[in-house]
Amino acid sequence: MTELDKTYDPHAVETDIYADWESSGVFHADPDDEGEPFCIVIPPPNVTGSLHIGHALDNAIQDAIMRRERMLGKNAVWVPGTDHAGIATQMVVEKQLMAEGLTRHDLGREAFVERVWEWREQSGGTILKQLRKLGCGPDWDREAFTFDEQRNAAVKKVFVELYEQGLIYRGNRLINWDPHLHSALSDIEVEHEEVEGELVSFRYPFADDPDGGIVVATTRAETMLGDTAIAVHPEDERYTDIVGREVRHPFLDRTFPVIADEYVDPEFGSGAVKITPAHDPNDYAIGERHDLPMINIFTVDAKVNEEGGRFEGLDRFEARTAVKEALDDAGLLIEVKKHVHQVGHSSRSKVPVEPMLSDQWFVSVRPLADKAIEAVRDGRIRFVPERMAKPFIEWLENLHDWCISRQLWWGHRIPAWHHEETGEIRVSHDDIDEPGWVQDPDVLDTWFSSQLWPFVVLGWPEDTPEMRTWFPTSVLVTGYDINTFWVSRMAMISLWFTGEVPFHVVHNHGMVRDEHGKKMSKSFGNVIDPLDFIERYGADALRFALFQHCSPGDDVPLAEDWVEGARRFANKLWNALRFGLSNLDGVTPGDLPPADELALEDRWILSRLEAARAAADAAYDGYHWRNAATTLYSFAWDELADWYLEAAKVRLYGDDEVAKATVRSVLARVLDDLLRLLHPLVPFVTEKLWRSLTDSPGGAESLAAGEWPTPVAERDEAVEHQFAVLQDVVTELRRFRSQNDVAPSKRVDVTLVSSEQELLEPLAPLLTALAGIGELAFADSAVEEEGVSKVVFASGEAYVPLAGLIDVEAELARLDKELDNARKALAGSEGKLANESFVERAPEAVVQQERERRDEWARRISELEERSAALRSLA
RNA sequence: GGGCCUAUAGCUCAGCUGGAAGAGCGCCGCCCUUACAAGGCGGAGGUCACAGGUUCGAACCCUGUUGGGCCCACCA
Repeated sequence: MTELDKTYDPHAVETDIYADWESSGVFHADPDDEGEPFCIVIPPPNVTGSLHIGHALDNAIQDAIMRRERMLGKNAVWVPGTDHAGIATQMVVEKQLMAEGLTRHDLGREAFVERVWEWREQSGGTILKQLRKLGCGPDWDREAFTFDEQRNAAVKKVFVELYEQGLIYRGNRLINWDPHLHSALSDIEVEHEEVEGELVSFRYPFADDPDGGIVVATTRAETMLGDTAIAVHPEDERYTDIVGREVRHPFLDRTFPVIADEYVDPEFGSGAVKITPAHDPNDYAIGERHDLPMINIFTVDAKVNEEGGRFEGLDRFEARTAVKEALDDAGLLIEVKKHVHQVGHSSRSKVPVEPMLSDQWFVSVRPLADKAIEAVRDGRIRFVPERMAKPFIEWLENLHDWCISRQLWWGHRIPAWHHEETGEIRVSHDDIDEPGWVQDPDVLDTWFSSQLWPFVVLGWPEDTPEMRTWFPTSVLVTGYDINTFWVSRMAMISLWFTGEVPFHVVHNHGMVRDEHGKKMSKSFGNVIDPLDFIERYGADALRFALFQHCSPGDDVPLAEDWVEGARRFANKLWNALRFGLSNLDGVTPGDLPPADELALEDRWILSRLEAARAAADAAYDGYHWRNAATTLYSFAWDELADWYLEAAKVRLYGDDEVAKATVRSVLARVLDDLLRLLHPLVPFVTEKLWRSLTDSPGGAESLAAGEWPTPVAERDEAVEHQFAVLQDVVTELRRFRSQNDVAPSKRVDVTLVSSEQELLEPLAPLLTALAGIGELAFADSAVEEEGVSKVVFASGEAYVPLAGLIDVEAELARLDKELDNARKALAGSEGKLANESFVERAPEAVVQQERERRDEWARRISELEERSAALRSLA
């Protein structure tokens, strides 16, 4: 038997335990292993990133699921890997260059990409090492990268085939332009933020009547440089005569028509809208309907280009001011007023996005999205919690075509070649090395490659044993925030290419926030660094604190105090096992003794164990981490440690060898099962303790490779009720002691009168030990004597003689003093209430409070007097 | 503008299909009792947001109001 220190020290065990797991191969699985297949693929973190608290939660959950599934005997694999994270990684390296006073253009494309690879070599894999600190055990032999050779080939294949199927096309369409990154973005990379802007009204003069004209309003005055029409509602009577007339652009040499379109809201502003088809999604739609010219007025920096006449060269915000001034000078400006509206910002660079016409690559999403919708509707993909399915489906229903090309350098190069002269396009899996053909410079949206993740990590497009065994995967664990970015795309592309859902279950968790539900942010100073917490409290403590507050779909608040509390729990377990080990006398977990040898407390703890086991199983099955954690916490602490271990001491410290053997087997069994049940949540401490517990010939080597507990006994309601009676008596007697300041070391003589006498009598040794009883007697009726206190409990009463228990003189003195104070307070309160001016002038609430205070003191005084009288009768 | 979630102790939250208000932390008191003082025992503290309704009975179901939070969206 291993000697355990008095306190659990995570540092002393975590590293060694993890090394054992890894070298034992418990994390590794092969397709032809025994057991029902079970598979999770990790949401690949950014290869150059480091572990933040959100990763910790996401991966702790996956690890817990994996550990339990392995213990259940499944052939379970967890595939790890990392993402090249296109924009994010490129931005990091560009920032490094900036510090050297360089831009990526100074290096050139090839050298820049080389530089990113260097950075990847240097920092890559850090995050996976950090996952080990957390106790996570994916199958390290299967590590994948979204940008490795095998994954590249799959990406090309998917692109080429979608192109051949007509589902990828190149088009000149309105896209979201990031003027900082100089790249297109997809719709979901745009975040809408409310900003206080302005609504500028001005007049467009008629071409044939410069003094007349039509008033329009805009939040972006500079876009008037790209206006090619004015639109009004067709049924707006104010404008029926004007539709069809031409207006003249005040600063540019062109005229354009007033058109009628249903889109216009006659109630808003003047009821007339300026139309800028190249820089606004609505206007673009109108432009298409009316075949309007689409004039792009910006450069890639969002500066006014040559279409802007004298405003050329100004950036969009300078141009906004300049245009307003010019309108004012021309006498066309009507008014400028404040206006709160939503403005799209790049989720990457945070600058306002510029809608622009641009040649880009798009995925036609409709046919793919329909398959994904169907799969969620018919339950082939199930969300936990279910409520996540509805917004998911609605999002897919309204999905627009996906712009997948990015004007970046770090990522999968688009496998398309343009002919320099003819402009012809060829898409090909193999490089085209012919004169006149150059490869498209763009790379793919990072989600284009990560959408393939669940099957490319299993070897797709090859027909591998891994694909046949583990695909579709079992469950995807991820925050709800990337359901649209990633989960939706995996569902679509997997159904399209493999004909299967990528995973049967999507388990969404929430975001980790601070203890008040606030988002963690550096500027707010409430960021929790998981590695720092692991260092200070241990990995189990961090994991357990997260699990204690985690339920499907809900955000997870986390506070340092709670991690400290979880650490104490680990320590409590540690000490419970220490107690067990020092009393088991070599007994290891095995079969239970015959039922007739079991004491009430044995049957009680076994029944409670079964309750906890069933509840934990249900919680685990439903990914209800909080329930699993609190159920097991409460079983371990409130029932096992506080009651059973205390009760067990009676027999363990006695000299009945049969009874000792019985309690030892029960204790070993309960501790063993508890450690198993807790192992998915707190793997290190349970592994360490379990090895000590089973440290005997024939004992298994690792809890991680152990079996999941099955029922050892049935729930027994009668036994639980009987034990509850005992607990009730003990608790009442303890309360009596506490209220009378009877020292724990002092034995009290007790006479019980109870309807449950038959039950309680055989429990006398237990009662005596747990409640600190000296002489225990039973009586049929109330014991009415002087100086005897009555204690009431559910099934009866107890009578406790006070003589000898309490230092009567000292207690009386104390009571007198307290009485004195109370009487003074009561007098003060009564005096106040007798004061008419107080009662009349003070607010009613204050007077009421004073009355309550008076009544409270009166109650207290009568209590003290009663008690004082009882004591005096003793003296 | 649409949708979702939420309102229970000082804080963070449990309360499953309606059947006598719970936990952890914090607070107060007593104890170093031989697993654990990082502990034990006891205690205080809630008109379950508000207003109606259904019911023998409502924290829970229905309606409305108000307060928080989140997501989606092309109203100039």
